[in-house]
Amino acid sequence: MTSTRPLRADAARNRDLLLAAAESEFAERGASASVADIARRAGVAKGTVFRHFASKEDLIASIVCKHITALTGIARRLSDATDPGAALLEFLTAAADQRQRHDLTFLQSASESDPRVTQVRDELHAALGTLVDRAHRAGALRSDVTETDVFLLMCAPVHVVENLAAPAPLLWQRYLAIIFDGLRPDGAHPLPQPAPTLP
Amino acid sequence: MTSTRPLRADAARNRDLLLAAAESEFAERGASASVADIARRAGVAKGTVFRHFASKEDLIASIVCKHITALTGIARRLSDATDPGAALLEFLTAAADQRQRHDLTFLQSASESDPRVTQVRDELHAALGTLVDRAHRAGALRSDVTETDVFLLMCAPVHVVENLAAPAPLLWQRYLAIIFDGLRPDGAHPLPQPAPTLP
Amino acid sequence: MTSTRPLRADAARNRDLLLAAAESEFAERGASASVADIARRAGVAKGTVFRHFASKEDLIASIVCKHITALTGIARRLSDATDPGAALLEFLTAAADQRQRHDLTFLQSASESDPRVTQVRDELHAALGTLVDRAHRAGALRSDVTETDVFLLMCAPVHVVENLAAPAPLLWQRYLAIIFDGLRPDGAHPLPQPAPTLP
Amino acid sequence: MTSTRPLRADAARNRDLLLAAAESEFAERGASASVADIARRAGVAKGTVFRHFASKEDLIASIVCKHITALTGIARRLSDATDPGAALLEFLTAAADQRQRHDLTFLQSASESDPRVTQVRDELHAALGTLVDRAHRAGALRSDVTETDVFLLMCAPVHVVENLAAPAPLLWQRYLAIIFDGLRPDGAHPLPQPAPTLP
DNA sequence: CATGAATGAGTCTTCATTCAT
DNA sequence: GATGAATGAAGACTCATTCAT
Repeated sequence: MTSTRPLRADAARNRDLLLAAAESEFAERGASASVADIARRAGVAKGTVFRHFASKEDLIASIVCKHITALTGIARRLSDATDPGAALLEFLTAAADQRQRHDLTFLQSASESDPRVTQVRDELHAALGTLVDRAHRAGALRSDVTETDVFLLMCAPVHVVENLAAPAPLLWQRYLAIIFDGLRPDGAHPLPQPAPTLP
Repeated sequence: MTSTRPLRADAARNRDLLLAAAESEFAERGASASVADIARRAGVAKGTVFRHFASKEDLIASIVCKHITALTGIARRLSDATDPGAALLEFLTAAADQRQRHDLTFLQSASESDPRVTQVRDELHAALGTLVDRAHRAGALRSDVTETDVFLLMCAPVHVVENLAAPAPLLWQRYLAIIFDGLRPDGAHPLPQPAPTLP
Repeated sequence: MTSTRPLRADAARNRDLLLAAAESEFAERGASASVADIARRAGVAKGTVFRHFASKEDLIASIVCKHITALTGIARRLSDATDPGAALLEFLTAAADQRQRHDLTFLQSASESDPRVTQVRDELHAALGTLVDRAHRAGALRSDVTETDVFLLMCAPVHVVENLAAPAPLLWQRYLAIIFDGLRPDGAHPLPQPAPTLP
Repeated sequence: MTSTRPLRADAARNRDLLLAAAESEFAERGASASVADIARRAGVAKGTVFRHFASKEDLIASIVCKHITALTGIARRLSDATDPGAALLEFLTAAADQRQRHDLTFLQSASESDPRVTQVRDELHAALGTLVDRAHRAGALRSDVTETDVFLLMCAPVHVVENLAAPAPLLWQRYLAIIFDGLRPDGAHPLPQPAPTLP
């Protein structure tokens, strides 16, 4: 299903319905949402899920790809903003906002090994690298912090909030602000461990 | 199983074996680790799991309780340290360290409704409240963050690191340092959302 | 499964195989017959049982419904017979005969709470009521006996016989004759307790 | 456990506690009442059950024996009553009453193969035979019914009533009266099947 | 292409029974 | 004798996946 063969119109529509249904179902029920429920929500038969996605894992990977790709688009659009510091904050805000609307963290690990995911992830790393570089040069980011650091911290604000039963919808902004303060150059204390490098 | 009935020596040993095995298994496979695998790892029969824990949920709750209680102990021990700021950092370090060794976040939601968990969690809130108060009075903490903020941020450093396939064992210290910098009074920017209150 | 969705030919066949297998299995082993055994006897996989019946209870209720409905049909067919007394005896004979071939009494209690069962049971009460009324008017039934009495006594002849290890196939007719003699007007002694009323 | 070795006082007491507890538990929960519940109700440990009874089946057989033996006692006591017809009715009343208080029918089949049960059952047959003979000679019983007929019909009145959700406590007397009317000589119609003989 | 019936491995849980304490 | 911890074979039920229609 990785191939780029053109789909018949109705098939393409079913694929989109399924992706949307799966997203909602995963967001509500976690990774253990059942294929049957997803199919029902999409209004198609169970068999159709497997015509479009080789396995449940594949479906998950597709969703994750879609979201990562969206983030990459945002990062690229911000790569020539006039205020690089504000641009980075805006990216992190957009990332958290997207994650807030569809809780999909847990899905990442599930699809870690999928080559499509690694590919789009690398693209996101590249795009985010540009933002981070520019922020560094503008002095908006503490110098001992790398693109990977920012990448890893990206999902933290929403994660923090998820430990609450009924968090205010925008509460994550509070924790993004705190973490972003920790990323600023002023008042930065030396970091105890070296930055990680990607494999 | 909260009752204070004294356990026979061999039974107590099995209970501990089970808790340890369950911890490892949950850490490796997530909350969907099977009771059968846990039993095998502990070297006992499946039925023995249910002799010690009324259900899988009960087992999870027991583990979570154990860990929360340990944290409460740490917080209490630090409540009269001479340097309140250092004490708070030490607590967060200990918390992250514990969580790093047994990834159990996901279990929290699973046992949210268990009264034993809510009880020990409240106790942790109280103990952490003392640490935060003292840090505030010592000027070691920005004035606009609350105990609940610190509580929620507690697990973030390890969570951040979990998105990496093979993180360096102490890498979380790096993100704890960044987040803690964000909690310091110097260079703090105003927070966009009010602090959450617990139910 | 009461819905009127048309079943695919093979599915309908499996459903019937399952009902038949379940009937036999329950008759032989009682209500504790296992779903696995039923599936094996029907020549299908365990999962198929649950595709057709939401639960074991649902399966039981379906069987009970089927049998009660068959009885209702018999009662209705007899409701305009020329000899009301003979018609009632014929109904009781048919009822005992059916029950003899599939011992399902014990299942009744198991499915008491199912609304489908209560519904068809009410219909049977109504149909039997007609038979009893006509028998009363024809003087073929002692006057102090009600429809509910007849309903309750319906299964007694077969039950009586079940205490025997290897009863003659038609032995129940002997006890139906005795009980029916007890229901006749001649030689009737007054009854010590009032007739029960249905809820 | 069939042996007649004298038990230590406390052991004998435990045995009685267990029998009583088992009776209640079976009456409430049916044959699937668990050994654990029975032990708890008796206030002893699970292991003790198996010290007194070789198996759950053996426990059931013991209860059934106890009840059958009690009935035999009643039958013997009535064997020289002045009115043989009244004596037979009284026996059937006592039998139904006992069965009403402890629903144990289902247990019979469970213990059919136990030699102790067959033995006491034979004794009951003998004692009941005397009552039936005398009733025949007194002209209180239709001539075409045998001791085995009466034996088999013995439990019917209570069984009939069990199909009701909440029967009046003495409702079974109504059906015993009807059945007994069927056993009287007056108005008896010929029986369609020969009387069964015991193996 | 889409359907949904069938599969069967796998899940949690229960329980009669055994045996070391 | 009594205890209760341990066992392991079932049991009901779920679900990703396959395939005939």
